[in-house]
Amino acid sequence: MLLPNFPNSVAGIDFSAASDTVARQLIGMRLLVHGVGGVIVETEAYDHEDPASHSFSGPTPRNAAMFGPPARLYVYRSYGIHWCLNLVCREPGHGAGVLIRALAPTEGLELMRARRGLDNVRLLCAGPGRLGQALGIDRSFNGLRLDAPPLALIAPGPPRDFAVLTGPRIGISKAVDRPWRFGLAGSPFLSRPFR
DNA sequence: TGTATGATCGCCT
DNA sequence: GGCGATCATACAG
Repeated sequence: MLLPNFPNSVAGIDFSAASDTVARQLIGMRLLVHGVGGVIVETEAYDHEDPASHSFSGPTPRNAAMFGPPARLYVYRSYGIHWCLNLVCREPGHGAGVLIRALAPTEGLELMRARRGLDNVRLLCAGPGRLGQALGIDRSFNGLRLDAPPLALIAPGPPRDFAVLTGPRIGISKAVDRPWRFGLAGSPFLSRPFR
């Protein structure tokens, strides 16, 4: 293509940018794993200077992918049970990422229903743990590139005339007032409403 | 409609 | 030994 294609850019998003910038830009993009997924409707930004972030206290074996190259996955186990999916931002060594919190399911509905053991489409991917289960995410996805199979990030065709909501992040106890949660206005597939 | 609790893993104190 | 970037279920009101 004629437009410049930076190594850190996928589907027009520059993942070397700040995580809150990337988190906002990801709303409305389509995310697929092995062709299964949907439109991103909710994200949260995290950064190494952010007490709520896994990267705040420096690299550990678990969070190593957050300190790796951008535009890759950081997958972690939440509460010993759920697999949660992040997209790494900034330059290697920085420790920033975007948690994908909810999708509007569009592709592979039957497979996601089977994985979730659930018929209710509204709840298939409404939350980071639910989304991970619906997409079949596990530890083996940690560090994978976002721009190559089995992953795909696809920009919506213009016009992008939807509104993006902002609010405090969910489920954290530190830096609770940082408005780093982003959501697609009016979407019924959010993990929780914005106030 | 809200509040409590169990499941269960990795890291920190 | 405690505490999460969670969720499903069980109860009370």
